[in-house]
Amino acid sequence: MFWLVKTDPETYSWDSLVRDGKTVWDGVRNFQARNFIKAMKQNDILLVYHSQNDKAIVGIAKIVSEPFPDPAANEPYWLAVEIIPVKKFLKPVTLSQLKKSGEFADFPLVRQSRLSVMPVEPEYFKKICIMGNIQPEEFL
DNA sequence: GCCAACGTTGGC
DNA sequence: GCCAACGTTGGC
Repeated sequence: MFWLVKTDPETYSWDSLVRDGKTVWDGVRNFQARNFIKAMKQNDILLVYHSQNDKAIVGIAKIVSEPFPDPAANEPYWLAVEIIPVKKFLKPVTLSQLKKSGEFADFPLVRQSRLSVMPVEPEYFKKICIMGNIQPEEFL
């Protein structure tokens, strides 16, 4: 499956992920987003989106663990996964590009701007890769 | 900096 | 259980 996760690059960016090599994607405190994490599986593919100043999809990452209780949470029901960087978009795919193309009208990133974890339809994943000059085949 | 969209909290 | 008040996120 394909997913998209958001991060404010001022807090934790794609470059931070590359520097760390691997990270625990934690801190999600929204039930809808939590439920998506719950459905994640090892080896699922992630698009990493920079909110705020960038507003662009900047890279592809991979989930390397099953979901587990978020170690940073006070409550037991919040979940996290471990992820590793896979490929950087040489040309980030911006939110405005997605909106302008008109083909992403029901993509949660466009429709529900505050959701921080969301599933990505394979067709959308392909289109986004192509817009970012990346061959999608190796991830399908 | 503003505001829309949500989520949460607390009074009733 | 409803809703007003408030806080947060994120796009513009």
